[in-house]
Order: sequence, then C-alpha cells, then structure tokens
Amino acid sequence: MNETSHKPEAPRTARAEAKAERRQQLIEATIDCIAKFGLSGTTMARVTELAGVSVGLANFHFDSKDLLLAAVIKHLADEQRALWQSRDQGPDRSSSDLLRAIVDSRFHTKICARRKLAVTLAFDGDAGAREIYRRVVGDMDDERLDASVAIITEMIAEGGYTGIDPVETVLTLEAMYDGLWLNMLLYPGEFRRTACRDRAMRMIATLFPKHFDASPLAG
Amino acid sequence: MNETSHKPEAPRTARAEAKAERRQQLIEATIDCIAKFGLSGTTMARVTELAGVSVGLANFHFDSKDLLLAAVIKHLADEQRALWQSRDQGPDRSSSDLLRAIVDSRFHTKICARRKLAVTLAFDGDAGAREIYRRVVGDMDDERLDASVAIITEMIAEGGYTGIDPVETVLTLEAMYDGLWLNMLLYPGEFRRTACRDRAMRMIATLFPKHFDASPLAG
DNA sequence: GAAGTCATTGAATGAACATTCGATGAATTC
DNA sequence: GAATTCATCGAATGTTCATTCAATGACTTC
Repeated sequence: MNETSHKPEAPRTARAEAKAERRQQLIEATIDCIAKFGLSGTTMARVTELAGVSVGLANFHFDSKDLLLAAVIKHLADEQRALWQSRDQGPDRSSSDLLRAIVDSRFHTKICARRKLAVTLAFDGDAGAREIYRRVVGDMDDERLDASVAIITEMIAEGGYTGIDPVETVLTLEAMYDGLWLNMLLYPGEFRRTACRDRAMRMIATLFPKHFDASPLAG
Repeated sequence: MNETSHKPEAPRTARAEAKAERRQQLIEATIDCIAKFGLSGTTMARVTELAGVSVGLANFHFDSKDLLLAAVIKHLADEQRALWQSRDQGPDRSSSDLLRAIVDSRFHTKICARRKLAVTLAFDGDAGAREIYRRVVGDMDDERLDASVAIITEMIAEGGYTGIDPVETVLTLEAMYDGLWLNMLLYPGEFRRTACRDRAMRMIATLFPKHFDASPLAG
C-alpha cells in the first residue's frame, strides 16, 4: 500500500505477500520431499500433502512439476550466492582471509542442512534433472571458481610457491568440497559439518603453509 | 555338459549360459538407461526397449524393478571389488606403492566410464535408492577404508610425519576421490580421468613428501 | 458495496507405469 | 521321439502420476 518501489518482487498487497509465502511454502515442501523420498519418489501429490494444500494449487503457482523443481534449484542457488557474496570483502582482507571465507560459506550451517544437501546432490546425480540444474546453477559455479583462482594466484605470488597451477589447485579443492558434501549426506555420523570444514582448511593449510600458521596435518 | 563343478554359478547347459547372458544384457541396458535418463526416468519399458526384449522378460529374470536395480549395483560393486583386490599385493610392495594402487583402481578406465559413474552417483544422490545401495556396497567401502588406514599408518611410521591422524586423512582423501568422480560426471570436458588420478596423487604427494619423490604441486 | 480479480479446492482425465499371465515354441530330459 | 521344463512374448490389469477445470469464496478495486 504505502510502497511505490520499482522492484517487481516487492509485494504491494496482502494478496501478493500471501502468494509469495505460498510459493515459498511449496518450495520448502518440495525440498523435504526430495530429501525424504528422492527425486524419483517426489510426486505432486506427496509435495502438496507435505505442504497441506491441494494438488491443484501447486500447478496454479508453478504451472508444472518441472518449473516447480526449477524454482527449488533457483531458491537453493540464490541462498548460496547470497551467502557467498555477503562474505566480508573489505580492501584490507588478506588473500588467506578471502579463501577462508569461501570455505566458510561452502560449509555454512544453512547450506549444509541435510535436507538441502540431499536436494543439491539429487540433482547432481540425476541425468534428467542435470540439465535444468546446470542452467540455473552454472553461472554461480563459474563466478566462484574465478574468484578462487584469483585469490590463489595472489597467494602464490605472495608466498613464492613454485610449480603450483592455480586453476588446477582450485579444481582439486572444489572437488574436495563436493566430496565432503557427498560424504556428509551419505555418512552423517562420521562427517559432521564443522569437521569437514576443518578438514578442508587443513588441506589448504598443508598446500599453503606460509599463509596458514600451523599446518595441523603435518606439524 | 562336461562340467561337474560344485559352483552354482557355473553354467552347465546352453540354456543356463544363455540365461546368464540375458541377465547381463539387461543389467547393461539398465546402466545405459540410468545414465541417459536418470534414475527417475528409468522405467521397465525403456530398459527393455534398450535391451531389445519384451517387458515381461525383465520381470521373468529379476522378479521386480527393485531387484533389477539391486542387481545393477551388485554388478558394479563386484567389478570394483575385483579390480581393487587384483592389485599387486606382493610382500615386497612398499606402502607408497600400495596407496598408489588404491588410487589407480579408483580411477581405472573401467570404473570411470561415464555410464558407470552416472549410475553410482545416481544411487548416491537418490534418497529412496540409497538404502538398497548401502546394503550392497557398504561392506566394500569399509574394507577399502581399513586397508587405506593401515597403509597410511605405516607411511606415517616410516616417514616420521607428526600430527597426522590416519583415519582423518583417509576420510579426506576418500572425499576427494568422490568429489573428483562427481566432477568427471558433471564436467567431462574439464575433468578427464587421468588428470583426476594425477590430481589425487599430487595431493597425496604433497601430504607425504618423503614417500613421493617430486611434489609437483609445491615444487 | 458492487464488480471484478484472484487463490483454492477436489474431482475428472488420460497417459505412463510395474507387474501378471496365458500362449507359444524351443531346449532338455528320459 | 515323447514329455517336460524353460524362455519369451505382448496384451491385459490395476495403480499412480501430472495436469486440467468448473466451482467457490475471499480479497481488491472503484
């Protein structure tokens, strides 16, 4: 009512607000459904039952199951992007601080919630859904990769490490993060969030001993 | 006919042999189907169409879709186990050789074929299928983990590395292998099998410089 | 407060699904 | 070579799925 913003996403009326909430509610229900039953066990009936609404409503809000799934991915990707970009980027931050911030955002509580890991990896693992997934998430992955490469390039220059290829190193590290995610999902008992984050940092410290005081894995 | 073996799996008649081949053929078709359409897009109709047989036949040989999928997992697991156990374990092999053999078997051509990676990770990613998967594969994972821990424990003793926890290190390395698998599947262009194997070895060399001559990442 | 728009329902629709089964002919046994 | 067991087919069955739609009432606009 009192809002005259140009932003299209700003809800102006009570109805628009309720609509956004409904969409959100359905997205959350879909996340829970995928986490519990897998992508192959996720049906409109189950999703809407979890959300406590009728089957028709989901199609009213998202037009089709595919678009609902795309909205779920987008929601997760937006959350990750927001978390990653909100990291402190002040001009006085050292390269090692920046790298640590990337690791921290990768292993943030919000991101590593079991239900969300389950969804992310479900899309990674399903050939059919992978296409939708990559369209929505690909850009962010590239952004983050570029940022990591820049940071590591700087660290190499600072530390005088020789024989290290920045791109190569970043790809290996990203693979390790992904692998830790997978293991958190598969073996939640042995792979706790903070332990995984520390594991990743320890590996980094071993690679760049001059940037990270103690190298707990090797000393 | 001429065979009087006690082994139940030894085909005695032409019929039994043909039956085993049919089963194998259906398993291969299922692998291709999962790789192409994902677990959620894998139907009995599609599988049997790929195999060029009727729908009824798959149920005749495997009783149900679930049992067919279990047979697929078992087939893949057996292949991995065979490859891993066939590594040279002569008494004169050094600890570093043994560790290298484990990495080699993890990144063997047969294992890293795209269609097989797709299946393995599809089961990892699907909440519903994960249960079947773990029942079949869990044991082998544990075996391999224990073997790795033993090797690394020996390497630590030999090299006098301090502050390294063997279990911790093995879990991190296994996570890295898994992550590299995932990336081979997701980005086959950037992540080639041999490059990934080398990446893993380079990381290991960095951790255990006394056991692996050059440490190509850091020197 | 009247007119119009929007959110919601649940039953209806038709496609796709896993599984069953009788029929058929080929391989095996005696 | 007759009897029997087995592998294969494809149509039939009953279920579950995503999607549609007419009906309803609540909210918004004027």
